Amino acid sequence: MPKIVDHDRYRQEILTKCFDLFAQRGYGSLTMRQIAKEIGVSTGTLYHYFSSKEDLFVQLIEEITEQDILHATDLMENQSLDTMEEKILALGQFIFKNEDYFYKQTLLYMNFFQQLDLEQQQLVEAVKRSYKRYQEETMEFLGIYDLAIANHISCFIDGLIFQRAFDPESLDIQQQMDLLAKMLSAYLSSKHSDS
Amino acid sequence: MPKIVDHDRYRQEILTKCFDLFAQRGYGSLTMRQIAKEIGVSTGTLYHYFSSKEDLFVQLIEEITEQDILHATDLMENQSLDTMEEKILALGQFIFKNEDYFYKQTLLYMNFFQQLDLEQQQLVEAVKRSYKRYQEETMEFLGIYDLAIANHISCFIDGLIFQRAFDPESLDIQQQMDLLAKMLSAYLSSKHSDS
Amino acid sequence: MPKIVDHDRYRQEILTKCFDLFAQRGYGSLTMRQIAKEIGVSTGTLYHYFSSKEDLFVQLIEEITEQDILHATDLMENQSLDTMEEKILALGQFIFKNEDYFYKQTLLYMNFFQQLDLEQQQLVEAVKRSYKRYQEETMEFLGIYDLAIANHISCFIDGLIFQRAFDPESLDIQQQMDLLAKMLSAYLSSKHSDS
Amino acid sequence: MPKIVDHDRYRQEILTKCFDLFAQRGYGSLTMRQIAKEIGVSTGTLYHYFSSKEDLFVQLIEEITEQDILHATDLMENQSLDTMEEKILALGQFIFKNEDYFYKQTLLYMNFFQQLDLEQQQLVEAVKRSYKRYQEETMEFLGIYDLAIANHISCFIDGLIFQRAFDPESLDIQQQMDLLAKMLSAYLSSKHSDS
DNA sequence: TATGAATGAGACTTCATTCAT
DNA sequence: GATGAATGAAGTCTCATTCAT
Repeated sequence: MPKIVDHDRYRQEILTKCFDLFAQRGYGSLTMRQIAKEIGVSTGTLYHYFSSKEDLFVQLIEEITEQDILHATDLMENQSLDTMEEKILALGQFIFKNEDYFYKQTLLYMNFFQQLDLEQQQLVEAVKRSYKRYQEETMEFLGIYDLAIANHISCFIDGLIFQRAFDPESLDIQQQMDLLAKMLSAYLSSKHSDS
Repeated sequence: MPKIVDHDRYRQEILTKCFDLFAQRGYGSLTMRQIAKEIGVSTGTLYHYFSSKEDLFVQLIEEITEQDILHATDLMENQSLDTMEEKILALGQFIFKNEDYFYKQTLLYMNFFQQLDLEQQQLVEAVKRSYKRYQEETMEFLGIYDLAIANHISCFIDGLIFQRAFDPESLDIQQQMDLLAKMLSAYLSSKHSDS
Repeated sequence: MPKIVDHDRYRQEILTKCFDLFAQRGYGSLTMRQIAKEIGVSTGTLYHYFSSKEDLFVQLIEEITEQDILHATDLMENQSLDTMEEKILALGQFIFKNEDYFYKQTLLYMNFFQQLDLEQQQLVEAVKRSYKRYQEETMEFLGIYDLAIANHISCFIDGLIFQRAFDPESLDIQQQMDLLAKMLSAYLSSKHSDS
Repeated sequence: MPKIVDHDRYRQEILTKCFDLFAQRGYGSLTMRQIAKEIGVSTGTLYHYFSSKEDLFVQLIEEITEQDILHATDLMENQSLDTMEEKILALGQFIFKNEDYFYKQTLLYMNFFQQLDLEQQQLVEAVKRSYKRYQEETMEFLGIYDLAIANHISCFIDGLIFQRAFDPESLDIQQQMDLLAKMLSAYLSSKHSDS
């Protein structure tokens, strides 16, 4: 009888452990030996589960992309919030809580787009779809259906996460979300009074 | 004085040519041979001007950081614009024109922050200062002196640039800047009428 | 007695299946995994029957060497042929029929002699004995007892098999054996008339 | 100014030094590190001159093939021999002198034909042409133009070389060539008296 | 017995870097 | 200054082999 191992489960475990490593060092600078050492397996084992370093990275991106869709649906739904301002603040809190994850994810995605040779057009599409889906979920949560405004908010949130690279302490996410809420409210009500 | 001028000029030329390469492949994945080949010199020459790959990269970051300060001052000043909305649109156009450069710069900075081993604390500070300076210039140009709002706008702009990675065509920079202008106006006037 | 029979039978079965593989890829280029896959067992099973790759190879050589002696006796005896020429033609047909086997055997032997590290002096002797035995059987079959002529014929036959590597179609074995028969006859009768 | 090196000359030197190594250990069992160590260079240098282990091997085969054509023409011509028997004995001496080279070459060629993956169809053709050329030269030297007989002699010579693997001492090349000469003479004169 | 997951030494190959020219 | 041949450490990946099941 063979050694009993839940192949797929272990594969995912390895991927989970790789997430931080790739985010911290970057695809090109992270070596398979480093990965093996950090997650406590042999390089042979790594290659038992993944056919190459690229494959490992691509599967990691796939995993993230898939999980993100769950994230978006799960984490925002079970809240009873009335006004849009409250909702935006809640969104801010969500981002704040997952700031580290979002930042690392951002790094991984940039790495992914940087590697031209990967030529994973299919996965590129999946990532984009995931991004779009995220945006939609956010908009639905906020009750905003104007595409330009949706894009605006997305951009802002991406920028928020991205700034962590430069100076994690210089920015108060909560305050910024509060500001966004007020700007949006002012804009929407001004727009309303136009008509 | 020795003929440092030529040496230094050539050094800068090499750095300029490296900019795209590092942005496209990433620090870890780009090799000295690739650089040499693309630039059209020998690896020996590369090492004549830079003591190591890391040094080359660090000098590139320094160069960018320094030039950025010039960019910010140069490109936005010589315009006579009255309203804040006009100014924001002008800013949008500036970003739009330099979109590719900003995107690559963003990639380089992310790469830089990813490489822990570099331990270039001094340069990290310089980069941060440059970023702050950029922000200040922008705010002065727009005539906005509220730090929270300044940060808000910065975030949004970073997000704008960053989104290019995911889908260059999905976003209309001009439209987004127009929206920002309106939101800001609405917010500021609403705030004003409060008092 | 324990059930050694089955174990041994299976061992031989594996060896038989390995024959082609080693001949086609060569000792150094053939991997245990490839063997396992082609044979349809696990690598574990391979190691259950053979202590190492070298052991497997050595046992294969042993097997071949042993079987060859049988071959030689079996296949040539049950024929009632009168003249030497007829016999040589029959020998030609025998070679022709087993051409593929002989060629692969040749490859394996060369591989075996190439691997100095094996240090299987005992087996080397066995192989040589087998070769000698082969030669003797052939000579007896042909009714030739002059050692130089025996060697001559052996050489020629080896060359015949060996040439398959270069160009399987360029050589007509039957024709060549016919020629050998005639040359031998002419030589022997001329020698006879000398005395 | 670059380090002055005759690239092609050095490449050939390396190939020459590799000849024995590949013959002794076989393609699959010989490692690049072993090669580097034995010929006294670094692995890096090896890869400076050859793009891969396969490339190195293939170039070695090419080299041998090319040189062989020279061998054949050079080494047999400058002799004034009258009878065919004398010529055959001279051929025997030539083989005897170069026995070691011929044997190693044989091993290399067998290795080459064993590696299916190499898929060097073009080179396979070159090797075959070289072999044919060899045969032709020999026949011209001997003054024999009957194809069957030519093939016969080639086979015999190949067998002669090949037997070295089994037992270098059991065979007297000179004696064998003497025998061949006599058999041929007897055959040819008997054939002549037929008509 | 039989399996195949796990191992880590070592294979092939590439890299940043040096240095003779 | 400029070159690119040379280096050997280190990268990716494979291998024979082991061992829990």
